[in-house]
Amino acid sequence: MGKNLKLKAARAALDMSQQKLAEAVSVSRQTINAIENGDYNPTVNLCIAICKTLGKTLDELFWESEE
Amino acid sequence: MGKNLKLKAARAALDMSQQKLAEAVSVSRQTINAIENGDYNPTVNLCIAICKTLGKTLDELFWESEE
DNA sequence: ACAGTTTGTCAAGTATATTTTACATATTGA
DNA sequence: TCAATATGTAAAATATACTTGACAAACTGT
Repeated sequence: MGKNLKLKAARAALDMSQQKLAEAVSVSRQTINAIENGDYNPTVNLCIAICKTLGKTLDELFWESEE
Repeated sequence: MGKNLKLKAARAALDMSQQKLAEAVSVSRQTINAIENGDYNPTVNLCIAICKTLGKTLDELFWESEE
């Protein structure tokens, strides 16, 4: 499925660990890790929560990144 | 969870039935119906497929529409 | 008034997103 | 050199997205 490097970059730009992002959106660290590594296909509500936490939109982080 | 009226409107603008949209993105009609009625929370890959079929982006159809 | 299509919904099953626990490795700072 | 933090990964369990089949109500065109 391809890694989500845009997500990884947006998180890094805020100096935020996978752990912290996971806590901020109330999922496990493994879930964030799996999304970044393209291991699966998150729900749109989780994507929205991630975007809001990182100050980005769906199009910026999740458009053209999956298949 | 609130209805997704933007999706319903985008589909109507193309004069496309729930059935046809479902076939185009390879899910059941009930799944499209449930998404429009806010009965659940689709995966982002399904959202992307719907957007591409309807000529819209994620931000246009799924941003600020869920919670 | 009737046939065909569209939509809403429900119940039972299957596929998969997500959790929990756990372990290994790499990196950073004291 | 050591402790702490960050990341990658795996297996078993749970929650929920999605399917299939089915029925009813609303709308459309004839």
